[in-house]
Amino acid sequence: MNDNRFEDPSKVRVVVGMSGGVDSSVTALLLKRQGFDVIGVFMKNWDDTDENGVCTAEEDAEDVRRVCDQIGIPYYTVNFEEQYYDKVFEYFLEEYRRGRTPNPDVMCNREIKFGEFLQKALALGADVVAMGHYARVELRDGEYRLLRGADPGKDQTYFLHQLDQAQLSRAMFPIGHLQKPEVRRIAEEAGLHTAKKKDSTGVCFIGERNFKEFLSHYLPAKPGDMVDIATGEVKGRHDGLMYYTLGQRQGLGIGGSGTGEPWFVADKDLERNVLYVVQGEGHHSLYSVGLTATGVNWIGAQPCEPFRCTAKFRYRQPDQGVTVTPLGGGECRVDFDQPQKAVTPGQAVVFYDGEACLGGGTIDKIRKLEPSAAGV
RNA sequence: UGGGGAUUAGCCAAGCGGUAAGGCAACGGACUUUGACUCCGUCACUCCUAGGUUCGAAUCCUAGAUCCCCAG
Repeated sequence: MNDNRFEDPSKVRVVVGMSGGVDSSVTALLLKRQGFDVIGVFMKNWDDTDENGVCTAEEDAEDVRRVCDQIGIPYYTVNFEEQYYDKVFEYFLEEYRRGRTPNPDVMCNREIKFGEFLQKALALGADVVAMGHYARVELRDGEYRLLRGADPGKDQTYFLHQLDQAQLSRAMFPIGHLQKPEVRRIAEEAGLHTAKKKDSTGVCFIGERNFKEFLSHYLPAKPGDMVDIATGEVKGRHDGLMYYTLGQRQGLGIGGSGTGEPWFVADKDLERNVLYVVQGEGHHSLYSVGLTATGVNWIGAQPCEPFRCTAKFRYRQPDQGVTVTPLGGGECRVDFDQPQKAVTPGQAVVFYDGEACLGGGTIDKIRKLEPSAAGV
């Protein structure tokens, strides 16, 4: 690994956040092999006993126990359910109440994994915490840099862009320089119990859910009209604005009319409780040319002048060329080189310079593409 | 209550005597540490109903039902 921060691993106590998956299992394994003083810790942050009485956290905790036994490291369980609810889930719900689409995992990393969890680990005598994220930390000229994971298909810096210097100085991502297949191979060769476990998806700690059904337990649904933004014609009814996100296609239930092309969510009007939809993936109302971000975090030096870089508006999106203009107060303006589809308020905009993640913020306002420039 | 046109899956819609295209929606899966997008797969033993002609009909004929248009 390329982490040159520690001269004598045996004197460094690392707490590994273990989820019960392959990535964190291999993370612990690699650290142990490198001679670090490793402790595995499983976080339980959500009571996930679902409708069927199935609790995957129980199984995950069991997997962590088995892996730690295999590797030969002690393991513990910590519970941040309350903190997770207060700092991540409340934010998550509030964003939906505002008609926006939050990214809970970005908040989870900042507030829980590298917040509560990190503090707890340090309090217990740890020097650093390690996670199974596909990302890299590099110390250069006295400044910590967050670099993309070496596997371009798995890079998770998008979710880590809110971390600051203090957090990065205490963070290790031991599998960040590996490709996913290599991680699996290492796990298999070591005979780790989690070697072939399927990757988990869905909101961190909450897991895969029927999203609509899940949200309905927490937020009141207010049905309303679904209107064609191009013609003003009412095309149907929506079940509640929070159930839809910009650019969404599935679940609209509109079919057969017009050109025969699919329909997408183009906009939301919270005041009038109207969901605007449009037909055809190329319609200009689905595109935007710029945005304003709030809560912007710069991992390195804070820029004062406009500059060019690349950005992502969603996870696993190819980088897009942009011009960033700092506005002060943690805000910035972003202008896109090319119109972008379905950039959504509440989601994160994350900036990159080559391999380095520069930071990012929350998309607050978007500037729509003008109709005259249609046909993209 | 005279004439003309229509009636194919939830919605649009091909088909014009040879044994039901396609699209949208929906559902399932893949992908994915957010929400989405995307991709793949499934989806009418039956063509408004009842008879008839034919080796064979959604396609032709007859009657009925419903809808639309033009005349009243």
